Amino acid sequence: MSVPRPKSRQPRRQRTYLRADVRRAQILDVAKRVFVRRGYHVANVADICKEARIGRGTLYQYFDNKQAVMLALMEELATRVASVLDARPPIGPLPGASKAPVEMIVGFCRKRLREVLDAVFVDEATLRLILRDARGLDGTVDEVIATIDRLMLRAMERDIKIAQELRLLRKGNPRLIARYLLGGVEKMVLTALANDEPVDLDSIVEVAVELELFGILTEEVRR
Amino acid sequence: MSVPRPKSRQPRRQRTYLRADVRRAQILDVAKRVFVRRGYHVANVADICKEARIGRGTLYQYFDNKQAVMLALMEELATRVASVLDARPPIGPLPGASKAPVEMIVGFCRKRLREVLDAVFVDEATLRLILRDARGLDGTVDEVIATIDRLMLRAMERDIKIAQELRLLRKGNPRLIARYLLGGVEKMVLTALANDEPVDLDSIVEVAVELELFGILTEEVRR
Amino acid sequence: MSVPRPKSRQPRRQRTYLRADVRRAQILDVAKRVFVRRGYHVANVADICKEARIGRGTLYQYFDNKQAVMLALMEELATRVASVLDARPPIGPLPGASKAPVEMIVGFCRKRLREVLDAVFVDEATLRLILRDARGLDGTVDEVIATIDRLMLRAMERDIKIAQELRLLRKGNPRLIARYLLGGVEKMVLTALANDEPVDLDSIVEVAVELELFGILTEEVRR
Amino acid sequence: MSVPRPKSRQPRRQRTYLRADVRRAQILDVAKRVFVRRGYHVANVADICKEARIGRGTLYQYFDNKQAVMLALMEELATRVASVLDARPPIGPLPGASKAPVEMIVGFCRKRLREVLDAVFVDEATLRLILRDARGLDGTVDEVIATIDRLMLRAMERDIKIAQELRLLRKGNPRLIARYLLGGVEKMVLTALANDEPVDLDSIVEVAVELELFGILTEEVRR
DNA sequence: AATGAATGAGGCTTCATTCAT
DNA sequence: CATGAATGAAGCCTCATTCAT
Repeated sequence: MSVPRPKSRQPRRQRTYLRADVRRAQILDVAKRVFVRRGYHVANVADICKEARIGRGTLYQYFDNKQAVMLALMEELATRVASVLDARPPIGPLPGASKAPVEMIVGFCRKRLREVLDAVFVDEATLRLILRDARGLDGTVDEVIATIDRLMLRAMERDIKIAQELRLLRKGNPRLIARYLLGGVEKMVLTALANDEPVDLDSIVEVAVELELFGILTEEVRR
Repeated sequence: MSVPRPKSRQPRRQRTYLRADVRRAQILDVAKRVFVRRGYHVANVADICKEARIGRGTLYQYFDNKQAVMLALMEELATRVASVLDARPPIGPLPGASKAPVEMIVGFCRKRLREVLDAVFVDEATLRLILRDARGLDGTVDEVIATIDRLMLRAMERDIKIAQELRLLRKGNPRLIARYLLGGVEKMVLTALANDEPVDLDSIVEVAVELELFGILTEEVRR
Repeated sequence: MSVPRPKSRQPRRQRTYLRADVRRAQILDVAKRVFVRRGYHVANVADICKEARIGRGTLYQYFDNKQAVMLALMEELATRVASVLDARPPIGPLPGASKAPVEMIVGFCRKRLREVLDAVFVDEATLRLILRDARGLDGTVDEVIATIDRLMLRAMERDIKIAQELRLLRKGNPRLIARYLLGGVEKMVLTALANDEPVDLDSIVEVAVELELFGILTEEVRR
Repeated sequence: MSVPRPKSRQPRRQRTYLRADVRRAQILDVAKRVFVRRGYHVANVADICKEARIGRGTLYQYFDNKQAVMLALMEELATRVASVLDARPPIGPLPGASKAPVEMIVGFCRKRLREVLDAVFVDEATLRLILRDARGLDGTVDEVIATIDRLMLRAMERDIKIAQELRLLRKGNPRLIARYLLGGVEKMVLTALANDEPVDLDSIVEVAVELELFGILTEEVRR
């Protein structure tokens, strides 16, 4: 009575075999999207597996648990950010003469900021994750994110400090300046996302550098 | 784990009776702290009730469900923000002469920004909630938060636009400027929180206004 | 689409409310039977709850997890065993004259052994649990069982030692003798259980004491 | 947790090829140790395969399922026990004269008991398995174990009955006596194992026979 | 008005087993 | 012969919510 049918005749989606590292990468990719779409807590492992077209057990062959998936995502990012930031040449002895024209400086800052942002904002998904969803997960994940944040802030802080020594920038707490600058950029991105506007990093960087360097006061007033 | 277990006989706390509106307010107050401490998803109703020293059923006499508690929190805030912002006098015909000294302008901006911030940042708890945890809850809560954000951004945007017309501020997209300014401030607050530094709104506003108005370029370079 | 029916019209067994301690006791009682019938590992929490006519969550209001249920069962037993053993008067200065007739000694031993056994063998369920199923669960449970075993063995060992000093019993390692005696009894019980024979503690004790005291050699041979 | 995860790239152990019967024997050997160490239910197939240094599929080429492995283990044992017991000569017409000296009888019993025990207690692993872990697995395994138990008990019962007819042993239910004797021995072994004492079958048999034959009452009391 | 015992849907995770290579 | 990636049923446990007192 009520013997479980030994072979369910449902189409039972065909297994696919992938090399371990490929599968792992695929899962991470899917997980990122799912976490972004639904938020870490609301998304469930089943969602990820369904979208990755794998069984639930498969995910657990590659990650210890749900949190570990998120952690891997964040660590992957942290690694990339760190390496990108490390790769940047130090600001050094000024690109041109000591009397560089303003445009040159602006251009330089723009490039510099863009490099930092590119490291983190690989794609919209990562971005949302970092800026919103990944917060408040217990322990380790939080720390990795904090690490990424610190990496970026430190890189910017260092740049600012050097530029101050070179008398390019005014005096002021470089740490706070870095926070302010990064925050401004992030908010522009986030709001754009929230409003379903396109996220155009180029113009965002443009605005940020312009605002940051010159302020918004009119020339006549400041005199 | 955090659900109270009848195993260890607790002395069965004495009932307390409160007037309906007082009880409701008390629950909201506790809920805010709990949500902040643990994050909306991780915090559970039991936590709130335990900390509020009420039975689980009591909470449900005042709120339909967990989400409704958060929603009430956000709506309370939205209302306050809206009223504070409405109460501010329009920038109008300039407080002083058309040729106001720079200090005056700086002071005015500072006051103006501070008013906006005070509306939202009533306390650290609310602040964390708004800036981090309340994101990504399905539907209604998200909208309320988005509303608050929009309220602030619009208020700032309006100010900026007027100041531009008064030739106090340079040209530039006032919407982006508002986002940038608010983002900068928020990031300074958030980072301070994350680093367990004290959050001193006064000096944060100070830095923000200074940076925003004048930029960070040295005078000699910009010429 | 596919909205979950808000009120399932299945008979939805009527809730019953019990006082916390009563419910806890009831759950333990049911759990004991279920563990016995199916074995700890094979039995699942759902089984217990179904038989106790409670929801699955209810069990977890009284116990941290499945293992804790078993642990409680064992600790309850350990407590009872300890108190029963403690309550027994020490063997003391012999019940009768130094020249007690053999029957008296036999009777005394029988009573003494019976007391020990009664402490543990409250019912067939407990018995099976202790002798067979409760072994090999990680950690704590094992220890409690080992404790019970040790309690009994020590009680018997003490008795034997005293009786040896009183010259009632021959010399010999009292520890080993205790183990041997207890093991013999347990095996008789277990085999009876396994063969679906009735477990008659009276006659089992009878046989055990008789065998243990006199051995099985015929009188003529031993001379 | 104990399932091998492809996360940490292991060097992918070199395949080894074995003849079918050798591989089968090796798996059984490993399985026995693993079952003993962790208990049948807690041990998992992955454990066995890892320790046997084979892939998971390999095990299933030799056994239908996990239970079949345990079953094979038990059947192997049952076969050996049966053959050993069959090989023993019947007690027959007394080894010596009808008036055999006590020492002779003792020695004979000792040898006889030892033979039975040796059949089962091939090694500590088998022993633990038989006495503790193998109980309560559904169906077939239980039966095999019960069979082994019955084999031993019957062999001892037969011996006892014959010895009674030869007037070597006193009257008494030979079935119960066999159970008691075997139980005593088993308990001594088990307790030793539980206490991490060495299991010295020789002295255990010594004690058992001595106790069983002569009892523990002093000579003067029994008169 | 207040309570807290009771509930069960739903989430996470394990692991015996299958199967393409 | 051997492998190990893939699978999903099944188990444990949590927690928002209900409801009799």
